[in-house]
Amino acid sequence: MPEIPITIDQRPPAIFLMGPTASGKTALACALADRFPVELVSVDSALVYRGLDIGAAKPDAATLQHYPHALIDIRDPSEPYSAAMFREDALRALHAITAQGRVPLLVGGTGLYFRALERGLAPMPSAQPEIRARLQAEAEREGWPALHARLALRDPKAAARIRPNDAQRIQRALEAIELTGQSLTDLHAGARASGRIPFRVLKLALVPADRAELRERIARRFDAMLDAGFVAEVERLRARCDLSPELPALRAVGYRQAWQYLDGECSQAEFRQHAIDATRQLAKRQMTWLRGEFGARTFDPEFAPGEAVAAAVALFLGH
RNA sequence: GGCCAAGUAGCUCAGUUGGUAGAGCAGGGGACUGAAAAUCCCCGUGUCGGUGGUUCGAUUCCGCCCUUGGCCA
Repeated sequence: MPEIPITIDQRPPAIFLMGPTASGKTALACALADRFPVELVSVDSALVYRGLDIGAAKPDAATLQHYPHALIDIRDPSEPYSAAMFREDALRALHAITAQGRVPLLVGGTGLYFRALERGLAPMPSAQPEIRARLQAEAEREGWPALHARLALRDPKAAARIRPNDAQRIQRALEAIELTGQSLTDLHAGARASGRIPFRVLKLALVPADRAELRERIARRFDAMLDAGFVAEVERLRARCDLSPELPALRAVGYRQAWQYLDGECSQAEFRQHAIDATRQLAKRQMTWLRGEFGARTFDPEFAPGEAVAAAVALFLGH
């Protein structure tokens, strides 16, 4: 009698809940936490920062009390954070949750973080502020296209992929070459050594079919942020004097515009409009990630997807 | 009421010495390996306020009208 080839996936379960800003991820995650043995993990490059609360739409204190989220408020706004750090932090959180017999529910909208977690990252040196500062100064003299040309000599493949004005990527590529003596292309080819995520993953996404509705929500939510004291929050950050608008934390949507407004660069009305525009643009980029590669099962937040999502989760967990 | 200026893309404006027009922003699409809420790439037809005239041809020149600012009454 032939053996029936049953492959049992022994990896522990994990759930991704992705979606653009203002799509209702947090509320849905909390509702799932009421019904399933899940623990929440934030996948959001802005929520890691302490003091970015109102403007980042961070769940409020009461919500976090009832529904603890890992990876929120783990950095000071003056400190750097990165996809690689996220991956390490997230894996640690995932294993801890699994060890307790619970299921991690990763909620957020940062596409790169989801990808880094799921597929791993090539082994690469971390950022080196001195090198970046020097490259930045060179770019100010010669322009980024000149540095791009320099990159083309060392790593033609990377230069072909990276555009001559893409300051951030040119800087990173030159930095990596300088630190390792190897090209970015070779470093990437060295396999995603950190490997794929050792979990079986259910991928869910909240994707609004009608963008007009999302825009409405974004505008309404921003006005609510203003009422809740968003500007005062940014004034508190400015009062610290050790923070500058170039820091990643303060380039976050809303914070950058508020900083400019408080510098007197625009009126209150312009600030509001710029912040709303920037949020919509963010939502658009987030949706590009979701359409592009994640292969998630998508739900339209317009149609109260709570039950459908819960059903998918129940099936996945065998409840 | 008189004089002046302006009416061009959703918005702010450029421009055409007469051959039906292009930037920034907004918007749409895309890329994405230690900053990612970042960074970057692609996408521009609109009765050129209306109407008459001059002209082979008017958004451009001229007349009148409308609208909006400003100044003078």
